[in-house]
Amino acid sequence: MRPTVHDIAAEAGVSLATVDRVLNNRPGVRTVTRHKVERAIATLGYVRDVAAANLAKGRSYPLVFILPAGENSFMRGLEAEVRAAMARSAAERTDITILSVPAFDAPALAAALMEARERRPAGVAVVAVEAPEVTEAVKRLREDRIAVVTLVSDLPGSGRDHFAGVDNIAAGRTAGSLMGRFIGGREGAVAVVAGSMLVRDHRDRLEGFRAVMTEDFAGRCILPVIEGQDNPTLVEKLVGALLERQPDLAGIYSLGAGNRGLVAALEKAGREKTICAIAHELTPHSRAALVSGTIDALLNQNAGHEVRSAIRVLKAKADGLPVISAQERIRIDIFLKDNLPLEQA
Amino acid sequence: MRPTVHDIAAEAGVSLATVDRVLNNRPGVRTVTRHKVERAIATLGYVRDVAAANLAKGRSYPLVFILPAGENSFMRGLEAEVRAAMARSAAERTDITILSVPAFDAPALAAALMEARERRPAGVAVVAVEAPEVTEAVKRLREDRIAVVTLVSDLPGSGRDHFAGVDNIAAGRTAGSLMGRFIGGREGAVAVVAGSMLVRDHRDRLEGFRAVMTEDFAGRCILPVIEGQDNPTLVEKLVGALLERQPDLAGIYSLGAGNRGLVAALEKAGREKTICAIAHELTPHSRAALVSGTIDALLNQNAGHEVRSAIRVLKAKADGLPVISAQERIRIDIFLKDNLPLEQA
DNA sequence: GAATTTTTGATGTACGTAAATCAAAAATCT
DNA sequence: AGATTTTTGATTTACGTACATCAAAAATTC
Repeated sequence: MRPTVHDIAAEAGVSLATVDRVLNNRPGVRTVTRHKVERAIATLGYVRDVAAANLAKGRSYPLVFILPAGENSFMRGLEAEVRAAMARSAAERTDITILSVPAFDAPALAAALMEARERRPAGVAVVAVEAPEVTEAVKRLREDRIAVVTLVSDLPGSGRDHFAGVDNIAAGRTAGSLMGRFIGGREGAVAVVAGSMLVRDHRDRLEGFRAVMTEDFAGRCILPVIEGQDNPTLVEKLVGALLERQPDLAGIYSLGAGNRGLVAALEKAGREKTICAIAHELTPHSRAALVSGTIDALLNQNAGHEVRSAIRVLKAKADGLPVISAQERIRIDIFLKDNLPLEQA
Repeated sequence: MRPTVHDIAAEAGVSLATVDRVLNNRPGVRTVTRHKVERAIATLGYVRDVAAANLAKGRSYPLVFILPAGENSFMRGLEAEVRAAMARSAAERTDITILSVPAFDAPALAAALMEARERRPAGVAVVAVEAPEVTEAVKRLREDRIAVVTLVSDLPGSGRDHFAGVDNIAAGRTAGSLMGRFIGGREGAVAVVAGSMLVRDHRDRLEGFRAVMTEDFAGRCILPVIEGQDNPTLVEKLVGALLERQPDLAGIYSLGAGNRGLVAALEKAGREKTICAIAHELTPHSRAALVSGTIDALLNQNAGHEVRSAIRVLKAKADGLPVISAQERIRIDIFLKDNLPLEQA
């Protein structure tokens, strides 16, 4: 049976009050007494009942999510997942605030991080932009012992507690493997459409994609990257022009967002069945394009899993508890039209 | 702020004792009073604090997992996940028992279900075998209000509460899509290796695979199914013989277990690079074969996710709480060597 | 209206933990 | 050894809920 503070007191030969002082680092305990209690805790394998403690404390976990604004369907889906978590807040004792910043805007993001800091939350989850001022802001939060989780796009070197996102180099490699094999012996170059080289996830995906195409499909020509700023209108224009320049194009890898534009350009040119298109993130638009065959494979990161993971990690950090690693890894989902998950209402 | 039983009492103009009687369906409340309390509950949006209730009740959730014995790596992995959940039982208030039965043995499974019933658990999770006596046993448990979750292989028509597993028809379709595209224009037939047609998951996968090959790759010949009973030694023998009979074989879809045998036969014949092999379940052996290139793609269901899902659902059923559908869907993972998750220690 | 039955309320205890209070005991200082 | 300081223990209250007890109030029956 699970040991309680009463068992610790009996084992150590002290009172409940002393056990409480040791457990909660309150003053007024001699070192020799403290060691006695700590030994009893270790001997009995005592683990605090967090639910009981939270009940006693009336505790909740104030959390801040900092998300990019704009039309990016994936990010809107991510926001919907955060709002769903807000709806569950009474049961989960969370108190979630969303702060929005313009996409790819590092100064605004740094300012939002400082605003979040002023609220003194238990933790902050942020879709990062890799810039010195953002890294500095994250370090400030860490100095204040506010847990920080990067979401979707990481910020190496910032001291953040955890990254809730996929390994984007591996994602790019996966796209490369699928592209190479799906195209098979067919002739033609492959194009790459990115959002912005300012975010780490896009840079990593490109790196992985190029690595595999070079290693395993060395005869295949990779065209220079097109940057569409995750903007469907711009992407449609740029891809449209690409399709005119490249009558023999074999494939397109879209590693960012704005896939509405990609799909529209392919279909407008009547080449949706001849060009192999591999894109990222399952959204209503990309799902429809996968079902219709315009997109051949989608590489996805599960926004719901990422949000739940971020919350779990932030709560665990606030409680000083360990994180279950296996549960917090975000997988790279490969979707064909055959293994699509059920559509969410 | 979250309403409590005190708020219900005030809103309904009754005492705490009456609120408790209504909430817990205890006798001694007039109908008119009951309705007053129920209206107050609805008005205030009261949701029971399960953690507080469990603390008060000293409640735990006794659960029984019924798993097939044998060398099936996936099932051993599933068992490891259940044991990991047992290690977490103090924190999660579960009390988990594992019962083992011989693989594909319906009478033994039905007996194990009746044994589980005698323990009067909160719930039972079972890897099903589709047989009348198993269906009857599940119905008995349901009559006793014991929640039942089928794991990995479903049992339609049994009245079980939930299936924690993938859509196996879709899994077979996915395998068909990958097989067709990976083989591309190359000549040659495709073989299918199954474990047993006695389990629903295998039958469904075959159905899905055949459907896609017929729809999208109609020129491709599918050979008759080889049943290897999930036994690596038998699989190696049967596949070895197949490779001799079929010098131009283009691909093999292994929809069951025993993949050690498949890999060994392919490598022994020196045809691991020319035959496209698609298999199920990520295990140490299949992982190594995917990395080396003998297996071209793995379709996986996450055993950890399934076990955690089963526990969540069984606990929710025991508490009369709703199940979060999105969280309980088990995805069909597609793994190439590029998007393999980190290996678990 | 009196007797009987049912319903209701007030209260207490419990779960494990947090946190505070103050008297008593122990340790330290002079 | 006496004075002072520090440590410890006993106790109370709180969180939200479960569950039991029994007296009082209300409703029903004769």
